[in-house]
Amino acid sequence: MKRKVTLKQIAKELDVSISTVSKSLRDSPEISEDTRQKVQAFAKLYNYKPNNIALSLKNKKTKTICIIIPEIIHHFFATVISGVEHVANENGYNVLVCLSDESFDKEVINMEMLAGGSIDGFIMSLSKETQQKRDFHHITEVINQGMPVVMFDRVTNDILCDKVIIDDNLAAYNATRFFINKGYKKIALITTVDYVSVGKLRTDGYTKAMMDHDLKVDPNLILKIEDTDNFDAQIETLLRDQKPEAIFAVNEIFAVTAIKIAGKLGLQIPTDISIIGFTDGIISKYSTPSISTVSQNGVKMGEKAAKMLIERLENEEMEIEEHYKTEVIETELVERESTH
Amino acid sequence: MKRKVTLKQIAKELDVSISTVSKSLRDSPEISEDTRQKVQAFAKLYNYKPNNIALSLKNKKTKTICIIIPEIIHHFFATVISGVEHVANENGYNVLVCLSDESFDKEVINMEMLAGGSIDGFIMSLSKETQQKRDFHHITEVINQGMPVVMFDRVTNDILCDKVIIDDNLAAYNATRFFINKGYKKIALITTVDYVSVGKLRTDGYTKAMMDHDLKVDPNLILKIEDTDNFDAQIETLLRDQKPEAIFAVNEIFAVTAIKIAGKLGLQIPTDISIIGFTDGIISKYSTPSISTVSQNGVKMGEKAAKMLIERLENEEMEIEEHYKTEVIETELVERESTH
DNA sequence: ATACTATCCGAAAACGTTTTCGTGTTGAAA
DNA sequence: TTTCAACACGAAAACGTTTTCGGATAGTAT
Repeated sequence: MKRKVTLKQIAKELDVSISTVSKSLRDSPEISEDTRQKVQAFAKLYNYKPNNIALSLKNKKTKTICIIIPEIIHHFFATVISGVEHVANENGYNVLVCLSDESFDKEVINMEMLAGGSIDGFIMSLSKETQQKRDFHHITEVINQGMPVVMFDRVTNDILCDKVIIDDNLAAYNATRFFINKGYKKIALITTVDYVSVGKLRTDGYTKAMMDHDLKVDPNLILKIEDTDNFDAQIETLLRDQKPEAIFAVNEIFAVTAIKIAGKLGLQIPTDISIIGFTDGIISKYSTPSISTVSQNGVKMGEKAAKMLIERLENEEMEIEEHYKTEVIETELVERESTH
Repeated sequence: MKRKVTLKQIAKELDVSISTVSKSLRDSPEISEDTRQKVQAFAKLYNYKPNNIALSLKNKKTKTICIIIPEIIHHFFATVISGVEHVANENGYNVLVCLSDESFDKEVINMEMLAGGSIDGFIMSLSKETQQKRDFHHITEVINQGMPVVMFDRVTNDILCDKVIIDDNLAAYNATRFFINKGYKKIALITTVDYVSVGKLRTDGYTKAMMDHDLKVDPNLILKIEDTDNFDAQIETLLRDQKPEAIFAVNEIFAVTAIKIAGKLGLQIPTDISIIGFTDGIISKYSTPSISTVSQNGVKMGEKAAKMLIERLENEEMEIEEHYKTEVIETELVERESTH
């Protein structure tokens, strides 16, 4: 087992200075053909690789970006990581993944830890708890230190920085209007509590679509789910008591659960009831029946976020501090078997 | 925007030496109560945080581990990351995620890049291409440099290192026997090509179970899928021509696709045909009907792998080089609606 | 012989820490 | 008054690089 070899060791072996070794390896014209060959051969033999940490320290750049997400097991977030990773790799960056587990504290700890020079910038989506507390001091602090941050999906207006989002409001509006155009009047909404930013926006879009088409917004048709672990009973009650003609669910899990329960109640899909979900995940695609859904291209979001971050990193000081952009990724209603 | 403050700057402001500042912040008894307070107050005011890179260089430890996986959008791998992340965080480590995209080259590039001091150790699952080529030089090289590697799930006997696996063979054996005990004779297998190690092992388990119970292994009932993007037609042919009573699929996607096609052919599940999948993912759970499956606890695998790696890192040289362990994570047959 | 230029190489600083060792000051003991 | 210990702090090395600058040698032109 040969330990890692350094410039110093090579220099000593070959009886030249460290500078000479370094220059030889970088093909500097200062060095004679002779020594250059000698050094390079030796380096190759001992499999020399420059120490990235030393380089980072010298260059004040780590070539590493960090993505902080609430949960990795959500397919959407996994696709975002995938997009980030590809763009990052293409540009010579590595990706550090941190999970907040929807916890404010973990988010803070992660950021403070990494802000200590370990990485060049952040890409993040807020945890539920952070959105609820509306405490963003850890993020402003990082930004004030001159470290760029790009937020995606779950963002906040309280922070000035680059952002990548979809137009949640419009997407929900369009999905709702799709039902309205089919002639449905009793359109139910299964959504999250309001402090989850995207849930709120989607709820607003639904409400606006109903009002714009002179349909009354019936609170009995709107189910706001708090506990994401145990909500089957609530959905069942909604379906049985209200008998909606259509359901718009703000995520995949709600949608697929609604389908299961509809089946249990003996309802035919989409004959008796139509369903549209949100987030084009793997469940919607493979569900039986497959679920029509507002597709939210996670890969594209990740790619865009990474591009924005890297651009800011490479152009550094030259940019004026402000000039923050918010990119909106297009959504699309993917029609499958749960609607007609 | 205040840039990051360093020991040197604090020292200059307070007109003391760098050493004094460093010692004050670490509560060294060498420093008088007076200056200690002064320095600490100043440091707090300017929000001083030690530079992790400098520390890494000094300590020759980065407190970062890297996990290399073929694809992040596979739910199983996402759960593994989740497990790794938790254990790593508990022990003060960060997690770098690299995707090989099932490509040998990307795997090599990632490893060589990171081996240059950026991280302390690897956790990895081999890409398909690497398994096919059986070229592991990049891994041996890293190990020879003294950097610990823990392999999980897709492993190889050609490399000596710590490993975390499930008993794929036994799990497949048990699943097949489950069918046999129900009295089925025509049990089909939907699997991958043989160079994917886990696919091979599961195929072997199926074969052994059949033979042990005096059932003939009919090649017509075994479908080996190469192209994972386009296999619906093959499954349909299998179902229609062979009319199996039960199907064992080596992953979720194969299982759920079989279910869809069975439905299309008018077969009732599990009355006309029973199905068992592999990998306890989100699809199996939410599919209609939900799919019985061999559960492969990704979180547990990730946690175990991280623990093994960190243990090796902390105990370092003191350990003898060999003494590599292979941990087997238990699997379990989760019965759902696709069997009875 | 002198001056100048190329050519080749080494010393040292810098990045931000921690830590060892040395040193100056003070007070008390001899 | 001398000696010694305790105390408080600073200098410098070390981690592994890159890069600037200066210096030595040799060769060429005057």
